[in-house]
Amino acid sequence: MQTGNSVIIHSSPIIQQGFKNILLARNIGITDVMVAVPEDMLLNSWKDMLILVETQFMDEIKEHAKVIKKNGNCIVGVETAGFFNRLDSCFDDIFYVYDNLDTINQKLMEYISGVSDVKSDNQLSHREIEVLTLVAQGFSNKQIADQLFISIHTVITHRKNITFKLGIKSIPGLTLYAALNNLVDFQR
Amino acid sequence: MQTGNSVIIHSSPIIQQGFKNILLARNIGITDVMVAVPEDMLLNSWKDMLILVETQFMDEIKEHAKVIKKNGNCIVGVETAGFFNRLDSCFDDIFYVYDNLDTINQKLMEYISGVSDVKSDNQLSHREIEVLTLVAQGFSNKQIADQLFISIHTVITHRKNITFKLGIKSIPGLTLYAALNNLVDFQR
DNA sequence: CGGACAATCCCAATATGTTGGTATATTATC
DNA sequence: GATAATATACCAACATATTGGGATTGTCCG
Repeated sequence: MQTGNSVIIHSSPIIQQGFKNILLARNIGITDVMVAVPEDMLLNSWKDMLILVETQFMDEIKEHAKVIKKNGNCIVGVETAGFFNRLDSCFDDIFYVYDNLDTINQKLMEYISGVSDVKSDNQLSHREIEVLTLVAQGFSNKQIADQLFISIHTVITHRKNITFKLGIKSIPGLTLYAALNNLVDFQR
Repeated sequence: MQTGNSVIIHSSPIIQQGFKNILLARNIGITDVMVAVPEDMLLNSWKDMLILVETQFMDEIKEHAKVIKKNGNCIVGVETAGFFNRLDSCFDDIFYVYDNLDTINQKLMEYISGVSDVKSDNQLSHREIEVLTLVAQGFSNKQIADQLFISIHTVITHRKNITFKLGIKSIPGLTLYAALNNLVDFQR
């Protein structure tokens, strides 16, 4: 599995995607939000990551928490119901799904002040993500060039780099990658 | 496919953003996901919209539900806890935050089949589904022809019919359609 | 029987994407 | 201050997709 700088382990796709949007929208150095399952946490050697874990999985990760934290990771619980007790848990903090935006921002600020510079590995650049997003929406290279105010040659170059970095050559493959990683941004 | 907008009325920003990502990432004609409060529902004259409402707000909108639905809107409840009873509610459907992706996709397909202008009896033939599946997997027309032991012309003809029947012209659009209908693997 | 449809095949013109180069300016990073 | 990464731009050749026609078989069904 690729290394990014944030992981969400949660059984609800809606909450997965919600955190993804919220984390990526803030300029706190998080460029990638992976979705994972509890088992991934035990097998992978993540470093300096923000790991969001549904509180119900606490028992499964409890005994490994120390090792995981030694690798510079920050483990934050995600609680839906609201009556989870943080004190006897292994979490550095708790996000409640019903937290308002101010609370979420404050907690995220605490996270970035506590973690050393996070570096993304072989990830796509911002511009490449933009191009991939538009490719996955079915726009032609010409249309993408017009939307980004760059020449079609630049779009083609970006696409070359994207296919090289991801190892995905086909448009359907890129589309599914974009859908799965929610790189698709329709907000404009 | 019809164009449509969507509104989410929910007190959790995480769930707001989660639905935003999930709705926009699918090619089901939703191009905008607004965030609103219950009062907006009573004041606005929305039409042909997918309105997602946190179930706790049901009482506030109950008496207006009939008028809202007359305007072509579809009101869907969003439930976090999981023990909301749909039968005596004003909702057309319920999204549970812990629904898995298959369930979400299925419910969304029901929504678009209810309001879209694509006729449900305009079904794809068996051969067309085979071709669509291979297209969504990234095979070229030539490769598809070889796999199905038919000429490339036949593949092209099938593709013309598919795009005509579905009203989806782009390969990414067809890919997401195939993913939504479980013709290709959408899981990690 | 005749109509609708599915599945098959063909052609030509045009549009679009891919590949393999090269190249420069700017900005991070060491 | 050097190096790496990013974003930008261009070209030519080739591959593939799209579009807009036309056509033949067989099957199912009223």
